[in-house]
Amino acid sequence: MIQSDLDLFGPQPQRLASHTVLLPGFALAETEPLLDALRPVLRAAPFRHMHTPGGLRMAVGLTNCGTLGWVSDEQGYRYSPNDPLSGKPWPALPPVLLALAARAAALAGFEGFVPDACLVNHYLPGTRLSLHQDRDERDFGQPIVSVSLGLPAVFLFGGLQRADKPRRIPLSHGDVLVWGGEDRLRFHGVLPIKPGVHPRMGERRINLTLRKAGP
DNA sequence: AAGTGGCA
DNA sequence: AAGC
Repeated sequence: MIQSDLDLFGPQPQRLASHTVLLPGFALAETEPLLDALRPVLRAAPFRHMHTPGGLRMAVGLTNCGTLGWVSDEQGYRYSPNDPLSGKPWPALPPVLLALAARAAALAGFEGFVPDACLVNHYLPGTRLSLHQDRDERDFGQPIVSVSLGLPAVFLFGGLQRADKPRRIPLSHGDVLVWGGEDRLRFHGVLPIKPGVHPRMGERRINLTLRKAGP
């Protein structure tokens, strides 16, 4: 045989840590419905650059959909039901995205995941996201589901202390990463995006991060 | 050249 | 400090 017979079944889930699973290409068959669903979201709530509580501009453009959206300003990090740009509620979480997240979470061992927030991050070549924890959600028992679209990225997946040496996880268009349980508060980030052009997405990466933020 | 540490 |  030329390669492993396993290749006939497509890329297999990879367990990166006890409660962390990479599902290579899991969203590939649904990228078009996802992008169709994203278009009206971005019309209603365009990407914008938020600022850290210290007043520094974040390199990623971001927006949200769902009943809650992650925001950052001089007041700090928090979830808000309204888009500070429009004053209106964030656009609804598209059902196709909710369903995808629930299936991915279940595959990773998190049954009954019903996200109420999706942070949408926009990366141009050179954009990075420094090491941080997702800790603004109410229930750390709920996992995080991350969907990668467009240009590839190197995801940094660290430990519970900032100084823990992060692993480098290559992420491609259509990959889905799920982490929760004892991995829920691991520091993570994204290295600067390498210049390039994705055949479908152009010179950008979009990351959809689904969470259960509220009660 | 990363990886850390330290910082409002 | 999800930045420098």
